[in-house]
Amino acid sequence: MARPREFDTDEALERAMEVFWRHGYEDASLPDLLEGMGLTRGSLYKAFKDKKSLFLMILERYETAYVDGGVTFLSDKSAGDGRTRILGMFGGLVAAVEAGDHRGCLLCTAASGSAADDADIAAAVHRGLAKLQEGLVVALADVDGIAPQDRLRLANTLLAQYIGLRMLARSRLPLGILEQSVAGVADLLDGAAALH
Amino acid sequence: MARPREFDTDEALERAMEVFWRHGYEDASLPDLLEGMGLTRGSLYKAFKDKKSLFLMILERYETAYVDGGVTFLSDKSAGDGRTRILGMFGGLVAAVEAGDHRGCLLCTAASGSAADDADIAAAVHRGLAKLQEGLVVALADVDGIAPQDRLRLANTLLAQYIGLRMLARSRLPLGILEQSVAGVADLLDGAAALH
DNA sequence: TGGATTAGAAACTGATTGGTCTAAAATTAC
DNA sequence: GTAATTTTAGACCAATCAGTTTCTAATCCA
Repeated sequence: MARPREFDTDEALERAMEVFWRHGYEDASLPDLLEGMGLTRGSLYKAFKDKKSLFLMILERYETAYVDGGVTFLSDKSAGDGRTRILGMFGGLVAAVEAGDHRGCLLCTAASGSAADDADIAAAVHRGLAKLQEGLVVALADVDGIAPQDRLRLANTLLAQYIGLRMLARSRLPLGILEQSVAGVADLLDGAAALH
Repeated sequence: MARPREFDTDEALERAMEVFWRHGYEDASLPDLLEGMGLTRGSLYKAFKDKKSLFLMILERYETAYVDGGVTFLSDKSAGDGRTRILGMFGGLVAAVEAGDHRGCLLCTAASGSAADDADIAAAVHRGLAKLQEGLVVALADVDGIAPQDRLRLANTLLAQYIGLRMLARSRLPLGILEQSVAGVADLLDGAAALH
């Protein structure tokens, strides 16, 4: 029939995710992607249609690999109580930065750029962040002293905190915020529990 | 001697700020700026050197008008105690969004884009956010029940919260976070106070 | 009025953008 | 071997980017 594809689609997507993660949607140029993925223009357009379609695939991939992974961790009772899990999530975020990872959050970066003006991209980003929000609610249900009606509000506060921190991680601004962020989140959780 | 400038420099800068505020640094094209400022290429380059120099002036202007204004409010004892002032700041942010202002924070947007890779821009952004951080510390000094050694950590948490919320304001994602954010910040402050 | 200087409009540069297309070589199934 | 399809590489496209230059017309001071 035909000559088979020489490159592995899955691996190409993985590499494309890395490029988009580092540069964001608009700042990732075609040459950036081609070099990162190790293929030529023709191959990319045949296999993935165009840049936006590729990015939507990447968003889906990121969601599956990282968002769902995070939500699973937040919901995993064997990883400790809700407080431990939430602090673990923020701790992991800080650890990544301290290990030199300044990519931040692919979803947050997409949400902050003009890519968010695109309805399809915005929908995908929204889906991912809503998942995270729900994961936080689940974890909060497993924190002592948090009233059920307070969970959503607290989850929202934590999600805003998460977004702010991941933007700071990307910016490399030496504000010393990330270093203290886990303690700050602990303040929030313990304080909310202490209020009742 | 010579023909005088027809446009008002200050007004042109004000309009340029509006353009950069809405689009961010890289996404504000020269045509965008020229149209928004109401002048031609030649005039812009003669009066403001180039795009980056113009943006640096705008950052300074934003800092003076908005950051310093915010810090003044946070420090103003006649505006109530520290808790009231901090909640007022976050409340103002939510009110702006509900009034249709989705520009977010010029500094935060600059920090999140690739403009942050430029050392001069990064320095200006850092200066502004550090001011805000310090303003929060001052306000926290005027909140009952907050220990002095906890102020910086709390200020950092609040600043991350601020950044996250302003990015969300820009994204227009219907996550329902902004609406509850003032209550979330109150949780944080009251909880921290309740812990001692 | 005349020389100096500026504004304004538009043409233009060179680089880069995302995207298309062609052509030759390679690999497969039949 | 032939037909089908994919690979590579590169030329090519129109649009856009920031930035420069050129020319004319306006305005100022002396």
